[in-house]
Amino acid sequence: MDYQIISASKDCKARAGEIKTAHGIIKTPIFMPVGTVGSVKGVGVNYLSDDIKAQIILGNTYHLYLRPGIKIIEKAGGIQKFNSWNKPMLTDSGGFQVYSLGKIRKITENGCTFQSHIDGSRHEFTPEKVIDIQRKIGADIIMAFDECTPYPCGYDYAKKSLHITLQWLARCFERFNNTQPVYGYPQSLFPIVQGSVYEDLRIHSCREMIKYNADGYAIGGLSVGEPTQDMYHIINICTDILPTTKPRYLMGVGTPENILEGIERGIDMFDCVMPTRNGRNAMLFTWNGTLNMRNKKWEDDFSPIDPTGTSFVDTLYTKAYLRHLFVSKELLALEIASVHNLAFYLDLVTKARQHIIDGDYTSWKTDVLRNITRKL
RNA sequence: GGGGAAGUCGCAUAGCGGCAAUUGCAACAGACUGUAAAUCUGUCCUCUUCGGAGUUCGGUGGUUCGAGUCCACCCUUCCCCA
Repeated sequence: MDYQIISASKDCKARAGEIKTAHGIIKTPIFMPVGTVGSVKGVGVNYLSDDIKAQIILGNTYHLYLRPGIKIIEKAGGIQKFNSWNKPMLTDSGGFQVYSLGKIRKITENGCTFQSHIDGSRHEFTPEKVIDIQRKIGADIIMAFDECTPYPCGYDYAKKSLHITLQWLARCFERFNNTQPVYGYPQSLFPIVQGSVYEDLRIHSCREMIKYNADGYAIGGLSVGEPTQDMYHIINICTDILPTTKPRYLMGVGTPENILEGIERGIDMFDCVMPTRNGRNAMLFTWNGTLNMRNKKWEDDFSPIDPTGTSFVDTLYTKAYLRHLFVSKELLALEIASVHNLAFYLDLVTKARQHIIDGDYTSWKTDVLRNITRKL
């Protein structure tokens, strides 16, 4: 994997770049739609590539391991053969499930045991196993196994958890460096910075991670409920230390506002369930603000869903019709909203990139934020 | 004409002497950040300074400290037999 900076802002840490992977080039900053089980919920790969213009999507190690199971993915010839998305992919390690499945998992010295949320069966994830699985899934970018700490998180726990994450990281790289890709194209392993909201832990975490000279670095454990300003502060601390020559990935973030603020602080890659999940729950993101499509006020509004949107759904369908679909619980509503939101997110980062190149990112961002944070 | 059943907050339901009254749907609003989420939460008779206050269970009377619940009559539906 290769990363090149095309253009860097003079008045902030934003940069426009290109990541070259075996499955294609990713222009950064980028938003990566989340496709947990190998599918971006409600959105076909044709829409993803042609309409939304997604460049890379996510998969999840834990979910794919449970279902369909790694054997099936291996038999298919890797995840991109399996899901017919023959563009770059990234798999998360299951570290987020250590957090989100907190009630049905247990962290051990060796790794983490989970009780399957599907059938209750017990499974153990170790750093080695997570690397082996991600080798077999075959994403271009794979993630280190970490613990995403909750918020609030006491200092002592955050420190202890970071210690475990760092130990796991060493084991991940050990395994990664001693194994080969299964499908003939290279994979990159990204470490994940942890340390909750504590400056010294984050600094320590970054310094330990850069020793591995990874192809890219992720910042995890944010947007889990901490005040937004704390998140921005921690991002700043991390991007001051992480090498500028490598892509930085802010995991699980976020709102359009979070993304623009993240870009300003030197983040290149984002992923978040928000555009798809909130879309399925009738919330639309637009350049003029957010709207709840279930609200009665759209009942007889026959204007386009989003006249400024880039997706075909934006001008093809009206607000009144989309509201009708949501109220009627029609599946098409979920598809339209997901496609629209993802197209907006990709449009957002595409425009951000252009303004970084044009050299007016911060002023553009300030203007944009005034509008997109409104509630319509 | 004879016999039977039933009327509860938009609809459907629960209720069997202590009830502003169950549940579901509908309606209306809100939440959602590396997806256990096409999910979840709240409101849903009226007014409210959110402490409460005022009117309710087809109608009118009655029994009772107290009635959606018991009694009488009336009104209205539905079913069965002619």
